[in-house]
Amino acid sequence: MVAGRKRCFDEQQALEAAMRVFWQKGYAGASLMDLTQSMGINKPSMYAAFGNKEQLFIRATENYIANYAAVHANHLQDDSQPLIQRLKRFMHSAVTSQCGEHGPKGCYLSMGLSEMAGEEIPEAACQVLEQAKLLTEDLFHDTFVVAQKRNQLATTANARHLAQYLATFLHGTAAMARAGKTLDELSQTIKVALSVIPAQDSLAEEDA
Amino acid sequence: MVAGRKRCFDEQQALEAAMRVFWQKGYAGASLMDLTQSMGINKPSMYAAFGNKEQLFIRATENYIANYAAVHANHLQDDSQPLIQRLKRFMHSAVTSQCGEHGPKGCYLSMGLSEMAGEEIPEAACQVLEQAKLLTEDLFHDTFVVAQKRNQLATTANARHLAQYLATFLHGTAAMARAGKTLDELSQTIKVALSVIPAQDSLAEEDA
DNA sequence: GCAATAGTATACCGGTCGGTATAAAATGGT
DNA sequence: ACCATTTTATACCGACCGGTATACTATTGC
Repeated sequence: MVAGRKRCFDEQQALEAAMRVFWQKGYAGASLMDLTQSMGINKPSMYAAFGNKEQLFIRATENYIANYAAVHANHLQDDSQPLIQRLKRFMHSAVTSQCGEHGPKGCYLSMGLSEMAGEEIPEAACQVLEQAKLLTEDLFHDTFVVAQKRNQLATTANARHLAQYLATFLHGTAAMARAGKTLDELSQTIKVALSVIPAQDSLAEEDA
Repeated sequence: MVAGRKRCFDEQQALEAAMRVFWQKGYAGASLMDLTQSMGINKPSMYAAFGNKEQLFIRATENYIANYAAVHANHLQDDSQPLIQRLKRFMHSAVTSQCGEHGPKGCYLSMGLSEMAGEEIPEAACQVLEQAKLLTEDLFHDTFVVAQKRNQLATTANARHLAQYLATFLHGTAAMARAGKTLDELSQTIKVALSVIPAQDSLAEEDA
């Protein structure tokens, strides 16, 4: 082992703290003082561990996607459940998170994409956001395409349009949650939103 | 008329310019340099005319509500049209605006409310945003309540839930428009979103 | 013990922030 | 003509921004 003083903080723990600050205040709104204070370290330690604010943001964003956004997808891919049930659970899981169950209110990525449009985020940080932009919509799309193959969704339905619609609605719940709407209120809107899905029992297996 | 040098700029015109800067960059993201440059005046002129950044923001927000947000409501209140047609026109009008037809992409109020949650906006400015928060939802609600009385909407429908749902969806289209989705794409999602409305012809007039 | 290395804490850098003091320029009243 | 008044333009204020140089502390290899 090489010589040197031992680190007094846990990098992953500090990253989580930074992520929460970005989540609540956005990239530009999160100052180095906000960040380092929440992370429990000083500026030089942050710069040594993460490089600079932009790279810290990139790491925080990747951490959000991997440890906060991605978990909702499991509900969609649980093949033992009918389509409508999977959608319900996914939406409820996502909106519960948006309402501040495990972090600040709203959606980290929705915030970041909005800030990106205002050109308040440097180039490299935009790339990771740009990359995440279509994740949810594509996830919906794949789910619907597969569901149609398995006769769980009417073949007359347009998988792309339904996916765009649900992804759009999910940005809406994020905005509403951030603005203070409760989980109960948003659950009602989810119920309405999902009533457009022409789901059907899978009467025939895929040996047609 | 009192003595003094004449003003070299039009106050309303300057306010419009400031509004567009706030619209694109948000309250905190809009610097005095951004604002005064777009307004075509120097800082002292801005301070003399509007007070300070916060009061300029309040005026800009009121201007947005009066001259940009409110116009869409006309479509909802055109009683010569069936409910579903009014909703279609309202949504299309709002989303067209969100896509940047007459200003920056996205919704000024949606941005402001998000920034408010991050506590990046001073108190007095929050009030005007807080006040605007429920405008759209209440407008939907009133429309649905009246429509039910006139047999244009199924009495089994829940006016409050439908209103919350559409208001939420509209925040979603704002986020999507800001992130770059085109009007064509969002028009498809509107079509899906409005398919949940149990509209019906008014078979009987209200002399039941 | 001592040099080498790595992490921490403080103080500082130039730049930009919101806001303002000051003075020049332009108008009206008399 | 001259003063009072209002707007304009410039330069400046303290505070905070992201980022860093420097000095100090702790740890390892020898």
